[in-house]
Amino acid sequence: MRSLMCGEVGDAHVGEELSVCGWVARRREHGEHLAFLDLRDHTGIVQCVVDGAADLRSEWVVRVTGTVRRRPEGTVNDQLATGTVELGDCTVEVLNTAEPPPFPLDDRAGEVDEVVRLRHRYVDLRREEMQRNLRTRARVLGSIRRSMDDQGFVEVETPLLIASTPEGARDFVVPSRHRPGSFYALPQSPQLFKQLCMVGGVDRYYQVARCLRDEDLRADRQFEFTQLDAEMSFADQEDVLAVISTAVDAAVRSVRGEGIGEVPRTSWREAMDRYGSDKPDVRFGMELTELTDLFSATEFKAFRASSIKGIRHEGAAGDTSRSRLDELTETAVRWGAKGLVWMRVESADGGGVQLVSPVAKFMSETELAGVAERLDARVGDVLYLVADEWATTTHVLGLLRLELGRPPTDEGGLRFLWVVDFPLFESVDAATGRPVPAHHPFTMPHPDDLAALEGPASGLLGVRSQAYDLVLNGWELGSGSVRIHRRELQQQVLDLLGIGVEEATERFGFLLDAFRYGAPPHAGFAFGVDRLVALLLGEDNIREVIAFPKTQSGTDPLTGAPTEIDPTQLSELGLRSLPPQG
RNA sequence: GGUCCCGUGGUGCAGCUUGGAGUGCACGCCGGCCUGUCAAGCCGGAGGUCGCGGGUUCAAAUCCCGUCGGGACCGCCA
Repeated sequence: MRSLMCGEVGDAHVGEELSVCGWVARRREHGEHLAFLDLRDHTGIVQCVVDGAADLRSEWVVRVTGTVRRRPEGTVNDQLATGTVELGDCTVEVLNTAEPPPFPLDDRAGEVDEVVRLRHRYVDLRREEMQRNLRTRARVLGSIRRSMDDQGFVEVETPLLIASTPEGARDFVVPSRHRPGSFYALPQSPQLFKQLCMVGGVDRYYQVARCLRDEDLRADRQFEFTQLDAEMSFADQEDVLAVISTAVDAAVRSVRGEGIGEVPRTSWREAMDRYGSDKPDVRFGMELTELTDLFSATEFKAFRASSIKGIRHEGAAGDTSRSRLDELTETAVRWGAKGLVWMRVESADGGGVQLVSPVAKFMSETELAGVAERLDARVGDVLYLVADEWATTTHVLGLLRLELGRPPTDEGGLRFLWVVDFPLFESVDAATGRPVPAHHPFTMPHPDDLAALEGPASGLLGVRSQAYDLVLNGWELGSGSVRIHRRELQQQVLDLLGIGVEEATERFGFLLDAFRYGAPPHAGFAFGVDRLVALLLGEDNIREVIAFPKTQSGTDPLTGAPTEIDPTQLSELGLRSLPPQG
């Protein structure tokens, strides 16, 4: 039907008669004698010259046959890849007519209401940007698969209909027709199955896995997303980090032409201390500065806190109005802080700097001088200080740092970071006194901290795990851990978590059973492909790299999902709808 | 569960603060003219439940309340 793609027509084809197919991107008619037709397919646009009148409209599907010729002097279009040539003496065959598109398909489409784009996604996908995104995604997936294959991993598919395990995210659930009242869950990840693969001697497993979590959506979160999921036997943390680095390097290389180099590492504790986040965006500074010791004997009651830190917003005083500062203070309180101390840095009478703040009068000269020195305060800066418990101080200042300083998604390059030595337990449940796992209950504790597991509960929060995250520009790309493979240690951790034998048996007894039959030491990882592709493309929203995504409220404007289902379908499943709760 | 922002012909916006006739701009669409354009140009035209409901008012796109849809974020996401 066609001899060449639109974007491929070039000087090499001058003189050849050929046919191209595509959509009418634009037409410029000059009366009954001449018309220019821009024909588009996914490779690009080529100009076709039609002598005589032709009734052609936007987005009609046509086949054009003509002779490639150089454009007359002065009419070359250097904005167009095919701009030195055109297809002349064209005959046009209309393969299909089309209604006018519901929104412009050129680069103005970026400003169109996203719901309109999603409702007509089949048209939206025709756009150059969406074609680029889809094809880049495919290239990334291909290079990841090749890399994993090359590293001796075998792709194994695991079930989509699995048993629900109550911990972790909320499950999507599928009712069973054969056993009314019983449900399958859709996997949040293939976690347990890949560990079973290790017991099964697969040695090195991977899967490009769809994962489903029924949690609230965000710019970087959809209900369903794609992960590279991997697990390897007889391997430790270093082995996993090397394998994943290699796969990510291959993916980045396939898009950017250059790899990721050596990925720097930081401990979880250091990440929290310096950036107030376990997924720090290290494209910019504004690090959290430790100030606690400066206020050890302070008269300022609000600063008698266990953790005081500050950040410096360089040169921001001129752009930061009082109302903006009040707004930031309110925001900080909403984030959990008791308050936010701000200080403008002005020049002092006798030279040097002076910190101007409503609370400056409660602080001693020494304290103010200490703050200015620690934060390297310069005239024109604004300083922000939070005093609270360590977790709150770091959390609030970490969010404030992002709010004030974070560069746009497509700036600052790709800054990968391994965050290692996560704590084994995230907190202690106030009601039960039990520790809450930070990762999942199969995570191997750090070998140096095993003794603390036996010690008093107060020491548990200090226990590190062999869990690690890969972070890119402040997005958590993925995480993994060395797994516990011995029953005794697993039992010990489950005991600490307050998961009794009975409950453990009920929830994941099959895994514990499997571990009786010769589980090798193993470790694994998973990272989000949607997020990686989005960041590689400079998109700040993963919907842009998903062909048919859902809105923030979980609906699909194209298909109308989710929809009600037929009552007979319900009864077949043994289900009945409750009236909406009011 | 919460905070904030948005909703006006097919698309993008202005109008809203300070209520006075569906007013305006750009694109698109339809028709006409036009033989080298390229987001073609020129002329003419059509196209509206100002998201929806209620309230205030002589009068509501505009003010108030509610609601729906969308977005960003906090919580949540082992």
